[in-house]
Amino acid sequence: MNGNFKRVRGMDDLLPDETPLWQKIEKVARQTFQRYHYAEIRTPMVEKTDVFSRTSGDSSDIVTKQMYTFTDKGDRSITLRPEGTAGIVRAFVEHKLFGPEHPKPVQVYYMGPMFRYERPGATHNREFHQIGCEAIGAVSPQIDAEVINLALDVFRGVGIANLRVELNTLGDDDSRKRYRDTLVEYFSQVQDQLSPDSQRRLAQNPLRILDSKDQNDQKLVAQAPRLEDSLNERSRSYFSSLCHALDLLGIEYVVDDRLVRGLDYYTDTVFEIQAKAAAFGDEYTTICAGGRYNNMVQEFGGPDMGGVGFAFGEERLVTALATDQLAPTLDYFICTDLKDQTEQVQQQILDQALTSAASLRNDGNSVMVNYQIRSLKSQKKAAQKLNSQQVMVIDAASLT
RNA sequence: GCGGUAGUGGUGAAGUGGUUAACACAUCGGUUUGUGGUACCGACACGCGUGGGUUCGAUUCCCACCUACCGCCCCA
Repeated sequence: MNGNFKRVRGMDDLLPDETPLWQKIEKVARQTFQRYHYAEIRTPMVEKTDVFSRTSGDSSDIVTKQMYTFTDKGDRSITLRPEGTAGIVRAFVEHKLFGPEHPKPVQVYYMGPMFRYERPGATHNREFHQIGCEAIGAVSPQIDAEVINLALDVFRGVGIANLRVELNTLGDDDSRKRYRDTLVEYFSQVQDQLSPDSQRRLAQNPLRILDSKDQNDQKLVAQAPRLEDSLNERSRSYFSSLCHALDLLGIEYVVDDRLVRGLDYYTDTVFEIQAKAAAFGDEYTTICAGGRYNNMVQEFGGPDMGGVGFAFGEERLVTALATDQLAPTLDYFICTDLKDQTEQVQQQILDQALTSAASLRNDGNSVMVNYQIRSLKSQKKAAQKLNSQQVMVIDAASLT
């Protein structure tokens, strides 16, 4: 292949031997969502750029450098969706699903491609696939707990073991603002000791200094004021109710007060679900992230309603599960013995195979026929490779 | 976006500044064999990521670009 037609960078082809696993994951997800009474929603893969830049935060990495943005022929700024929530909340408001005739919360799920312009790698692609859900229109710690449980049910359903829930609260607007201020105050004092990256974060998104990987930063972080101390009474009690609800469900979790997400829209609850798998080097790796967003509906012009949701990356789940392949079954392989036959007889044999296969398929069998001119030996070899249950041979003597 | 490593057939890979680019697997053909199993024989890169440059001559040296992987950034 001369390279000019190669797929664009960061976009993957899913070949036929991988799709069965994807389909399995999607099937389990749909069934699980149904048990929690979530209905599928399908929103466009593109939105006006503002939909994402407003909600994700102007200084977030997604907005500053990862968006696939272009101008269409009508001179509008359009962006390929980098995540699912913003578009769904936009649709929620646009179609007035906040109206009283819709029972709250409105519960929806989605699956499909997302796009972020990043350096591609084993765990990062520019086009990737997420499955997620949102419960919009009600605020309650029990709902948050249920959503976490829902995610866990999906992962358990597809057979992922070694799951870990990491949990934190960002508090409400009031608490978050207070914490941000104290954090800026603290880090400003030691600014010259911070890594260059964190100095940049201090101006843009001080919360993210907390999960810096820089050794020295970590020492400073250890001394930093705790988020917990900035929480007001309401935020504190919301979080403890959530923890209690998770306890009731028997869900184990670890509270990580350094867990802050990259998107600005989260309020109160944020969580990650991690899985440990051989494919991840036997380390816990985040496969799912989510949280509560109580301001976004209003930001789109809707009423004061909160939402909560999560999304997980299908690619990562596939990676975690990629141990055994699910080969589709084949009931019949029909060989055609064409050797030393005249052209005319060959055609008769192939026709016979064609109709025999049609008949077997009508009875519900999965059937494959050899229409190529090649030796019986290699045909039988192929039949074995396809793991065919039955092998038939049609030759000149089979003709009726 | 930054730093590093790499790029030879369907696959895994050896290799050299200069006649036919090893070997293996897979594939195809054939012989063997009462199995779709075994053994053996044969075929299979006009090309060594792309484009330039150096050279009498480059897959092998140099440059750029592309792509993959690792680390950073960030994240699903």
